Amino acid sequence: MARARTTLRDVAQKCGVHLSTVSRVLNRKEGYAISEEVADKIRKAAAELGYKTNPFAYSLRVNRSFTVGVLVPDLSNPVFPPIIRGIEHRLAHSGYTAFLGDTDNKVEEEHRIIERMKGRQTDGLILATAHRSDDLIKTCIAEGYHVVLINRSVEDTAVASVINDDAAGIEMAVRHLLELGHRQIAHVAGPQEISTGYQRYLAFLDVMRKQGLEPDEELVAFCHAYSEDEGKLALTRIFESGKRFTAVVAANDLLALGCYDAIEQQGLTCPDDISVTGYNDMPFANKFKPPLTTIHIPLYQMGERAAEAVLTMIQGPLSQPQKITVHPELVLRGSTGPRG
Amino acid sequence: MARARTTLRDVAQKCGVHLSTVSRVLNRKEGYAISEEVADKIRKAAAELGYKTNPFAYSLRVNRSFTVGVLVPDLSNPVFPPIIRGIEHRLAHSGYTAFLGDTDNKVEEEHRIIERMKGRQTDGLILATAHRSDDLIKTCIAEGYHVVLINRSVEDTAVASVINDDAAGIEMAVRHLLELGHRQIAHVAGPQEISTGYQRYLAFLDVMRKQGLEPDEELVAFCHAYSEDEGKLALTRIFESGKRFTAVVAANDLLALGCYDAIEQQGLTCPDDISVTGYNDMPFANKFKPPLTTIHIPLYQMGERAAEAVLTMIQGPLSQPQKITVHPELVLRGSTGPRG
DNA sequence: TTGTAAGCGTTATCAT
DNA sequence: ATGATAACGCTTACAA
Repeated sequence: MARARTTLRDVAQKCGVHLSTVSRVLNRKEGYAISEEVADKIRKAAAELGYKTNPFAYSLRVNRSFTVGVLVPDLSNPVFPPIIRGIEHRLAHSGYTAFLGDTDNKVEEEHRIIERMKGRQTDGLILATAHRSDDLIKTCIAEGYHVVLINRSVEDTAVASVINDDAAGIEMAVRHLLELGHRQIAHVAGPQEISTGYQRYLAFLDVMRKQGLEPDEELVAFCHAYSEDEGKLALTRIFESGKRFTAVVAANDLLALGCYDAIEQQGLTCPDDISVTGYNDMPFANKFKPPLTTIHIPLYQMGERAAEAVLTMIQGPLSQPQKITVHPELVLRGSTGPRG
Repeated sequence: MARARTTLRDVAQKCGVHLSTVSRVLNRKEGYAISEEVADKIRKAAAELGYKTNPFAYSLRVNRSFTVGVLVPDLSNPVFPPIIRGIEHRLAHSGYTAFLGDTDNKVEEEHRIIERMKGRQTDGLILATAHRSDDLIKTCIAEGYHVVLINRSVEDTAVASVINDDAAGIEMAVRHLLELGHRQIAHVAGPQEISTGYQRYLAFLDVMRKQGLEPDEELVAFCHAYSEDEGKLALTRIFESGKRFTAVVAANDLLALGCYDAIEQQGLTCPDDISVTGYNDMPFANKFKPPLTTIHIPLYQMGERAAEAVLTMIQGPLSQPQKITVHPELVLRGSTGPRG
């Protein structure tokens, strides 16, 4: 650090013009009149001296940071890297950069990091950490921050979001299992205070009922987090209920992975004894044994669209918050098979 | 955005003092004399008004951004999230924030992102993207940037780094295999223009020779990237050479995963027919089938130490660049077994 | 113990 | 078509 950057003054001096002229040339604002002659000279000098606009001075002046804060609950969950890359790719395209924050699934950390982002004056916020009822987000919006939710959404707050159609996804999973002949289907549900956990649970009940299969309470277990451990624990509880079942719909891939463990621990095998479906089609989902049948959602593109959304909010005057819903797809792999 | 922040002037006004007094109080510089009375008043007012120092003005003034750039070659590789979290945790502790950049394993992107970081005036750079011979890094250092390498190192350039002892790690892996009775051991080597790939390859040859086992050229295959596909391709080449072997030392976990595929494709099984070792003990390494025997390295702590290193470089006058080496450990799991 | 003022590098509003 | 100048919000000598 501490290299002396060339400033507008430096290039102005070299060209024998005033620095404001240089600023005008380099910014190429509409409707400005500048002689091509001097403009060329200035551009050449700027290039020679390696002029780069000082981001602090610029931001101070225009009151924008050209950054956005991105919060994820757990960077180690493989769903997030593709999302983050999509976000960054789109942001970079517009000269924006992301500040990344990992909340470690802790509300307390969420607050801390949001405070940090606000302190950094990020122009917008992309949050993958939403809870169904989320005062933190409500506050941010009330304060006028531009926020876009990704993957998860909140209830009773008007906020931009890009999510997938959870109901459609779960319906595909359940129908697939039904077609394979399964009738006793268990559900390892996600945290109910998170929209995905709740919506997928609702959808599960709904599809089952539409098929005339009243879902059995004992065949549903709720997890407190989207982690393998929780998935294993949950399915183990179902096993211990003694209730028979031949397939499990897990609310996400990590949970499904935990189900693998529970099944193995019972001395059973997947899919011969129990079929399992996941959700998200996270990287490596195809690498486990067995490769996971799951619901694919376009993570990277969701990231791009979230970035797109936050950028338009930053630029334009905020109208109605955009709600973008992408469509999930069933991807058939090795963890589901005909009822044994 | 665009919320009118309270400035030093606002709180000065409220207290009937000059804004410079407020600045002094809030910064608590050593050896400043300020009456406790007015100091209290100021602190209370600042809290009430929710004063936060404007980062642009501050950075402009002190010529520091309190950010560091972090570059990874591929965020989707599970080794990086823990490293990144370690970095961020340590940085946040000192009021610093990271700008993350994913180079997608492309040199071209590396340049672009480094330029962006420089443009953002990051106070330092933590790079997980180093090549053994890396002009980009050489240039950064020549320009006076504070750079710390993580995981990989460069040759013939004095640069701070936190890496693991590759030779020791590979030695553990090979010895473990030898103890299991293996003699024909293959090596799926990493990219040789990357320090880890090269060092691990060298170490492999070295340990084998120390055991009096001249390594067979046909039992070594080189990969062009650390990816599953490359691992699969490489081991397939070895299979096709027709040379017999009963174990593979892969240069990292992703490569090892590819080896699983190749083994399966041959109609063989791991570890019954072929034992496999990985390197890094990335998240999920224990979740594959079979769980991967690999070399554990303390990713999170390495991240913390890299952050620590860059912070001391930023603060103090740069003396000799720190070289930190952490120690790897063998973790025994299901992918290795006695020679069949 | 506190106030004054210069300056960090920009952009934008005046003039000229 | 270009130059001068005031801000943006802050830190920090230097005065008082």
